[in-house]
Amino acid sequence: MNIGTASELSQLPVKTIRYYEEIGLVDPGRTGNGYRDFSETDVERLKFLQRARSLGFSIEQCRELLSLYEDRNRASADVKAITRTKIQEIDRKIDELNSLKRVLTTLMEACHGDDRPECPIIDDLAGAFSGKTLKSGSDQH
Amino acid sequence: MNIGTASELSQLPVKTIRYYEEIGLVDPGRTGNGYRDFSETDVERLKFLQRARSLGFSIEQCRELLSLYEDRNRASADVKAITRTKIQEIDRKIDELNSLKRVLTTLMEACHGDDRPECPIIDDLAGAFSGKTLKSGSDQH
DNA sequence: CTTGACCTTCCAGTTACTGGAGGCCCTAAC
DNA sequence: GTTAGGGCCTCCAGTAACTGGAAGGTCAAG
Repeated sequence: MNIGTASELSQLPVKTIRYYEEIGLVDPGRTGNGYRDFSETDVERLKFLQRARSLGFSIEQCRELLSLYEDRNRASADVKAITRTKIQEIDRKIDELNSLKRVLTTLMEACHGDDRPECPIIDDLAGAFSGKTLKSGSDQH
Repeated sequence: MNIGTASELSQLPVKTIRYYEEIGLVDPGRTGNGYRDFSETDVERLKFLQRARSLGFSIEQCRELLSLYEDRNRASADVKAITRTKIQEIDRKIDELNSLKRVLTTLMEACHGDDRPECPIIDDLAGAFSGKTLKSGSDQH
């Protein structure tokens, strides 16, 4: 089948599929006119990739998962290890974002948010400890 | 002062500072030998950028915040609006990551994680509904 | 005078695509 | 027969925000 059909079936953009071919994640055949020719198996791979990517696995992790997917004898422990790593990554990111949010929320609550120029958010970005700005900084110390 | 000193004071890598100059976020002078020459004001800008970036603001948001920072007459409401947008972005990302984590955790809990080849994680990636793999897919339907 | 640290520019690579130009192929309608 | 339209092809460039490295100039110490 043509790339357009594969795209619909796998829910991956045409461009992305071509990119995946370029980096060796799929290897469709070619027909006489040079068009890519996707088999059912190719489409399965693409669907697998679509799902794995949407679950936040990186391309390299997908490559690894794909080879495990195709290894009839692989241990489920291997897959579980990659997944565990991924969950830890996610946890780390969530923690980071939460602490970011805490800081920003605190700043926002302290900010009156009106027409006045005083702003605790800017003050914090500028160094927090003093109210100096770029323009008044040099004459204040 | 030289870029190395500015780097230490601002806690930004030398490469990053050069990059920030390239994209117009700082504009240090030059000394006779062609070396960049950072003023106190330049370093304040760099510190501001360091802090804002570490709080997750994008370069473009930093540019905006920086101009607000230097506008003595800007309303704190403007800064608050950018911050609010940022917090919303963060919330969205946290939600995404949490739902990702839920899926992966469920899959991991269902996975026995031993030497056997059966693996619910792979099965899910492959389409969940059937236990077929790329290699057995075609002979199973 | 040489060593080594520090500075310079420029080019390439990272991640995972996305957009566009220029051009071939195929089908269907006139 | 030919023309219009889509779909397909490749190649190049750009995204965000740096990071690494090569090749080479500058400066202070020993």
